[in-house]
Amino acid sequence: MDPNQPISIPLDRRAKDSEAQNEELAKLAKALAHPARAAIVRLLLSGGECVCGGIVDRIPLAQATVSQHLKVLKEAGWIKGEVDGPRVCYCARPETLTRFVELARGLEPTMERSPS
Amino acid sequence: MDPNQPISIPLDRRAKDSEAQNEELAKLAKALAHPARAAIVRLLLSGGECVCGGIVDRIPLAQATVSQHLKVLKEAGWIKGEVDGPRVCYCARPETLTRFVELARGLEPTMERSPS
DNA sequence: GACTTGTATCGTATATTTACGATCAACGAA
DNA sequence: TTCGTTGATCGTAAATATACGATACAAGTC
Repeated sequence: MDPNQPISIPLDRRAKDSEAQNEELAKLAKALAHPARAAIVRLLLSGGECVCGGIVDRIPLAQATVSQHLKVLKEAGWIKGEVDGPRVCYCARPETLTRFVELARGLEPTMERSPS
Repeated sequence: MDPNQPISIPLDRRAKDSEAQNEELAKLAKALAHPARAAIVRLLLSGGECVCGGIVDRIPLAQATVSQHLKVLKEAGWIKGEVDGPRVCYCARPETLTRFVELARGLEPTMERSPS
């Protein structure tokens, strides 16, 4: 961080920041805005299924549909998937959840936060 | 709470709870999943504009579109609006943000939480 | 009453999302 | 090589979201 920054951030700079955060938050929220995708993120964060087929088995949707949801989550940064021979192993990115919670809490200016 | 409940919650009960939480989280996330709506929630939580017209002035969209976004947020429980003479005064519901953060953190089973 | 102001709703065009069957591509096994 | 298995992608139909002008509607003001 630039030490020559003024202590108080200019108002228009703060507005720009808010806009960027609105977009980042909206993007992450959008990816999570489907029960099946929330279920997938929860499943992967819980350390449960990792292999794509296992996920498909637990979500009552067709394989093509689950694959599409996985793609949405991957593009938004919620999960990553690495090829493991003939299978693909997906796992969640916990730092995305951290960021998401941070952005959500940042909606409210005066909410108490634990020092990071 | 029923004191005769077993200490450990049955697995299928936990699955049902997760499903309900996935749906609740997805619904709140969906309402927030647009930069303009995130901006409106941020604006209202910051104690800024409250009157509908003031919100319209700050969002670079047509009045009809902003009104539609307000409706989405109201239906999801993010905001409420009360008629004040000829105007409508909107305000955020901070408890919804609290719930939202709680649901998001609940995606990860082992994340450290401060005792509520 | 007529008129203005502030907001919601209607109608509509366009874009995006959701879901699924079908198909394709990659890989390992026979 | 020829399978079978796994997962992504294609094509497509239906639903939903987004945006806006036009209009309705409600509450003041004249």
